[in-house]
Amino acid sequence: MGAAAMQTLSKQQLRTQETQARLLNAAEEVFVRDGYEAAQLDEIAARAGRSKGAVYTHFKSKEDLFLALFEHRTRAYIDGLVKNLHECTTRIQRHQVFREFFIGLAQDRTWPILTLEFKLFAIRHPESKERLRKAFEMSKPAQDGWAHERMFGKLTGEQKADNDLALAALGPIVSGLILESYFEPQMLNEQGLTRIFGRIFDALVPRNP
Amino acid sequence: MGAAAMQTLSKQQLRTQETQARLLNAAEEVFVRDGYEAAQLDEIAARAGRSKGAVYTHFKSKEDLFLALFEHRTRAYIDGLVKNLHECTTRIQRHQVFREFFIGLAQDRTWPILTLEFKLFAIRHPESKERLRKAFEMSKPAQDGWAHERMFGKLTGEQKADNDLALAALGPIVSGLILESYFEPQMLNEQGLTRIFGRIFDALVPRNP
Amino acid sequence: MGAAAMQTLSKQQLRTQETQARLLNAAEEVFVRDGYEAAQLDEIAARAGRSKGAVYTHFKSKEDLFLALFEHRTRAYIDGLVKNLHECTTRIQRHQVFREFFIGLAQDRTWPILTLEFKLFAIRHPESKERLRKAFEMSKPAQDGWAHERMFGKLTGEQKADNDLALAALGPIVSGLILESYFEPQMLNEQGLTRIFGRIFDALVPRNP
Amino acid sequence: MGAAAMQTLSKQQLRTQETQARLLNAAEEVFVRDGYEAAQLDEIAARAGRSKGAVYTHFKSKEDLFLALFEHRTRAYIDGLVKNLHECTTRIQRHQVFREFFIGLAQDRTWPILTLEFKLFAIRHPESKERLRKAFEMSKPAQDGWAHERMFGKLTGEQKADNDLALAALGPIVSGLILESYFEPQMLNEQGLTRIFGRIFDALVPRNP
DNA sequence: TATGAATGAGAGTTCATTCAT
DNA sequence: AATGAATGAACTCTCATTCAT
Repeated sequence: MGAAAMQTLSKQQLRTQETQARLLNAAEEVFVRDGYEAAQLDEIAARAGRSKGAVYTHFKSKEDLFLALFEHRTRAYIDGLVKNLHECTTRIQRHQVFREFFIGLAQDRTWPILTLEFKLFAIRHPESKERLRKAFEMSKPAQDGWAHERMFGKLTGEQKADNDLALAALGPIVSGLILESYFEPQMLNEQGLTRIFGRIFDALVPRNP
Repeated sequence: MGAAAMQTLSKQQLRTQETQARLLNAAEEVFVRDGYEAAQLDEIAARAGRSKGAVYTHFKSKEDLFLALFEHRTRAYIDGLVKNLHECTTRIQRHQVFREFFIGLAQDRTWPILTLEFKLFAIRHPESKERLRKAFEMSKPAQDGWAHERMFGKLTGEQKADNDLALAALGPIVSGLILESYFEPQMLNEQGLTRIFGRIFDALVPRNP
Repeated sequence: MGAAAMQTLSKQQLRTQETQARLLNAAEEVFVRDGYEAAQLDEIAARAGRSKGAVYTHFKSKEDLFLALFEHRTRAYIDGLVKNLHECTTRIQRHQVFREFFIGLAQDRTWPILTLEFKLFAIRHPESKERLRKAFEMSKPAQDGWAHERMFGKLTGEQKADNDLALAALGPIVSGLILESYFEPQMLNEQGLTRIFGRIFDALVPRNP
Repeated sequence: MGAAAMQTLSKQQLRTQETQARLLNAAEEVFVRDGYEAAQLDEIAARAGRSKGAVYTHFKSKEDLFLALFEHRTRAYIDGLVKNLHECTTRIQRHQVFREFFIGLAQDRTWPILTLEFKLFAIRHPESKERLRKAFEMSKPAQDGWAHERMFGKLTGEQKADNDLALAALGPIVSGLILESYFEPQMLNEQGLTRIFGRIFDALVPRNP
């Protein structure tokens, strides 16, 4: 295949990728704002500068777009965290990076709501639950043996269970609180969230267990 | 008004009340299971043993039914808690009652999901936000000066702010975690929830601040 | 039957009659304002100071109420006209009375619209057409041989046909023009209507044919 | 733009136009037969050989379809009349053309009933009145200064007022009478209508005022 | 790849009518 | 005679999805 062909191909691919990216971004906005059921493909397409039909060129259905969006965002999220963790050299550093990542979620108005939507969707659409669970799998530090041990050291069975429980709880707690901060912005502003997040993290994830 | 008249009046009123109660119960089931948007009036009516039209005899619209349901349930919830609190004689007791109430939420599969739905609804339907907020108002122990002081004692400004923040956070945390327990029942079972709730409560609501 | 019983009976009858009259008046208002289809029994009942169910005590159905209203109003209309005609002693007088009656319709905002509605209803509900036609029958001076001859004298076949045609046309013309006066009040005000009615009457109903 | 492109463009446009035309024709039939309220979108779509949803591709709502229908038909009507008038060379001719147009309405079973429906709709839906009035505007010969003067010559103020009044009355009179001819076909048949229309026209619109 | 007209199942809502009181 | 809760059929309108272009 000549360079010209590659170029041509690349151009198409680039267009394809751009359209996909635009659709995903638009979908994120609309799904977060309106929820899965109330979100309209029409508006997502319009925000992406495409027509309704284009959605179906890239995704099989509304549900597929929703799930693809979640997979995409989860991957991006985890990649960032893992990269940061792997750059650390000591357990303390890793712990600190993780803590900061967690507390930093106080500034994210999108991802926590999206995970809420995804979980609500999952419990209401058992057929799709597997696909969603797979995407969630990778978002669990607890599952990554390497990172886990290097962050928390070797733990006894009971300690590990406690620790896993705590790790499983962190995300849902963030989601619940971010939603509340939308609902009562004056009570739970970003600063309040940050403080609460810190207190909860420190209570659930001890520095050296 | 004679007894006969009362009887007559009551028969109709009883029927009305029974229908309302049936509709609210059915609505609760369906709204929790399917979410506001996906919930179908048809099914709610059928579950209540009534026809779709009966819903409109008692509620102005789907939205009205939803909001009425929330008001109803909130009132019931708060009445229970407040009653228990007022039966206490010491601050320790009150603290304990409150703690148990909170931890007991680990066994409620309905109310925390319902509050999630209500808050999502509220941020997506600003027109209805006021009505919902009013219902939520009463659900905040922090607002009840009498209960507040008798539970936590006199607090300095900063202590009070911290305490209010923590109280505002408790509900949302429960909602997030209950949802997660639906999503990952084997990781977050009732026992796990109970433990987590305990740890969080103790971290956020110190016994004698 | 004693006087007391009569009294009692009368009281009930009076109540019945009053309710009927109230319902008919309310029906007239609402049917004229909204049209048959858009008119709501609910509102008619409310305007009559009764409940929806009361309508069904007095009339078999919405349609029945509508038809009864028409019969009632037609009778009243014709009675008035016929009474005036019978009080006349000369043909000129009768002609004059009839002319004034016709032109006077320019001030009636209700009856002409009602007849429009009834005719639209009739052509769209062939089952009811007969009942409506019967009510209309009596509203035609042309049918009242006595009045006819005493108003127009003896006419030849062709003259009579022409005359009947003209008489059949008068009502519909009024209805069309009154409707127009609702639609364009500044163009066709009461004064304009009066003048037009006069010109049309004089063109169609010659004084001594 | 090449012929091919035009062709391509046209194919879609043609389909669109055909669908619109079919829907308007079907709508006309059904609205005339059943009236605005009783007309069912379902049947209109079926008669047009399209699905219910297609109506909403072309019109915003039932009301929009109704109003669009009126605008469409009014334009067609006026275009025909104006074209004929502009082909005339003398005032007598124009007067004659206008008279024949008017009398010819005796054979139209649709347009006069439609205008009735539209006016009833207009007085009952003030929000839409403006849109309907605009469509009616153009249907008034009186408004077309050029045609007016060339048909009736220069008139004094009073003459003009009288003339305008008469012109405003013609349409409503036709509507009223056509409806009556539906209601009493044996009394007001086409021939009778033609004669009445002639007598009324000659009485209201003198040849040389 | 992208468009958008068309589909059609299905939703919430209305309202004439019924009936126990 | 009158009420009004309940029914249920029918309606308009929405929107994910398809498909010819």
